[in-house]
Amino acid sequence: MIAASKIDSLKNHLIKILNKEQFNAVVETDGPLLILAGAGSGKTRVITHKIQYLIDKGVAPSGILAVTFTNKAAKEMKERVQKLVGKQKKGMVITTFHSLGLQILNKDIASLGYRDKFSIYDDSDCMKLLKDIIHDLKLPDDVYDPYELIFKMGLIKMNLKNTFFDDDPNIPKIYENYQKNLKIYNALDFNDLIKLPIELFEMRPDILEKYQSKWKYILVDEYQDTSLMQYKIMKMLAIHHRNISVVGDDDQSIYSWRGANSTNITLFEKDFFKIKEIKLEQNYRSTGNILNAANAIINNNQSRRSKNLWTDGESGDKLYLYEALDEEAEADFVLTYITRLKNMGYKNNDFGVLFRMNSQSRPIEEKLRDCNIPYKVIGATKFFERPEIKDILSYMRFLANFEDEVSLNRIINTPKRGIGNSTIMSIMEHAKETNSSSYNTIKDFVRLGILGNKVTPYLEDFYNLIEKYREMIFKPKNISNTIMKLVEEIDYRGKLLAETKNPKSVQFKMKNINQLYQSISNYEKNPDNMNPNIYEYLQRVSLSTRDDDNDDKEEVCLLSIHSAKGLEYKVVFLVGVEEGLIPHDKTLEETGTDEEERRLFYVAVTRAREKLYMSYPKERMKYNEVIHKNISCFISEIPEELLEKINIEENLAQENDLSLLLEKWGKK
DNA sequence: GGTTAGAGTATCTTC
DNA sequence: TACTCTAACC
Repeated sequence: MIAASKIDSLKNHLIKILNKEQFNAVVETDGPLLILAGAGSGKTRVITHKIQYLIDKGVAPSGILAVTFTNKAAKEMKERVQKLVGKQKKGMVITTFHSLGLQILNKDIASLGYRDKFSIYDDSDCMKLLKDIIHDLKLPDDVYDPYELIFKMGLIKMNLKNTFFDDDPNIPKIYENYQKNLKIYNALDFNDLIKLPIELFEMRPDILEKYQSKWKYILVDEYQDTSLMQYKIMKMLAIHHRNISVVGDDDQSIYSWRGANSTNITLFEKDFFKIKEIKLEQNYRSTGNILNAANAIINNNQSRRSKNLWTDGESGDKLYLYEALDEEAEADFVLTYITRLKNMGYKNNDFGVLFRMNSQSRPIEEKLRDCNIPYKVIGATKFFERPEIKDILSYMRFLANFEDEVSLNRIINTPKRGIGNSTIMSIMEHAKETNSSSYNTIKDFVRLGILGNKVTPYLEDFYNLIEKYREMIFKPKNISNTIMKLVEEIDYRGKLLAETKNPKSVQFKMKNINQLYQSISNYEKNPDNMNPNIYEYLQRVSLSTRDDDNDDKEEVCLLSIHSAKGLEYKVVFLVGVEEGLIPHDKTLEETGTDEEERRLFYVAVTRAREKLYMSYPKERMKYNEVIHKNISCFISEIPEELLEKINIEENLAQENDLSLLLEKWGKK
């Protein structure tokens, strides 16, 4: 009775705050449901309220699984659910596909013949591994580019290609070695985090059943971005109770290069049959003009489900377009308008500067710094991928997993300690011959003095160093302390100083390392972490893109279009709307169609709530050469009456308050 | 056998 | 610009 009245009052509340389609999507809890949600149609709102609704209906939080695509989306969903249901969310799993896979593997990977405490390799680790393999197989490294190989390994691993393409017999050979080495090194790549759980479920139906009965309600966000394998996991988990809601927008599918497949929507309809479908088409985010432009653009795509976003809001400003002389002028343009809009009352965090490539952020960053406007770059050179951080992390990873040869290779002579390439080679070869790990081989070499009087002492020092810190790092709550001591003992600062003529960069790098200590010690101190240990910390790091900073700060956001998906800004600056970038040359070349690029452009446009400024430089420096750029063909798909070209000089002349900026340009 | 300087070349988007 | 590889040097 009590539960019934609680649910009634929630329903009454929901009816007031949601539109009809949203409401239906929330209360339709049982059975398979496909929610096609256009940009800005309140999709996260639906998911979070649905979770609230389920809980009020009496579903135990631990029976709910919500999976999204990015850390950022998962984090946001967690926060919003927390606001709605408070502390009740205990036991609920809201996570990304990759960490879901990791969670499953952490429990049962032994059943697959893998060992516990594995390392997780990111792309750069995998590339190193592939380079070694190419070298071992004596293949020409100009033909076998590790960057491309990573992609091919992924295709093979994810079964996207059953037969090996190219008819190149070396590709399967490389793959075989790649897999073999990963296993020897006790390491998984990102694809393994998705693939191995499936193998586990196939091999051990009892484990699958456990999860099937645990997660009675499953919600999938950003469904259009799931890969075939990710879909397979969800299908395995949900196929019996069929209580699965997937939310997605085929128009925002921008990850096909990573294996995402919007035909998963068709698969879902087929596998789960008799699904309900709800379309959310009312947009609450953008002005009419922005929305109309977005609709006009996306309508040029042939393969899409019909959907038409509408709003009952105002039509607002036109979309602005600015043609800059070069990248610097483009950055000046962005800053001029940020300043101008701030004078009108906009705050720093109302602005989002979007670009296709992370490297485009640099000129804007410089200008922001000059003008003393606080900003943050999301995603760019990811913190945990910075060389100095990777060096230290490699020490940590090796201390945690002595079989991790990629990490060993990175640290064995970093900083330089007299262990050169040929020594490393002979260690690795001997290890392979004796079927032993390199570290065991080092131990033997040191003991027997095999490498002679010159190298042996160096090797011994390294061995003793590792042994010493291995002991320290496993003491409870001693990770950050250990790492701090380690960095000092190996004189990492000295290494940095020796490598550069620019002491400022050393300072910056050491600051980053300090931030790493902070991150570790935060992890150790957090009472939510029951048993802080180096394995768990490293796993978290591998899957995170450093978003420990709060979003609430008043800072201008710089980010790629890809990472902007799901976010919104009052004012969006979309820079570099030029041929070659959007649509990107490489993508056109690889896929032969501009549809995904158009979707990307669509995502960018629909991030804007009130104002959208698009710009591109007529000239761009690339590898020290001036390249002429043409405006993106997508611009011509926007109806002319929605576009307004900006002439910045004219504009400035009208506004005396900006003579300051003009003066600044004069200085150049 | 290891280190260093200088030449040569290029990684787009994310977990 | 920044990173990787090669060749000459210690």
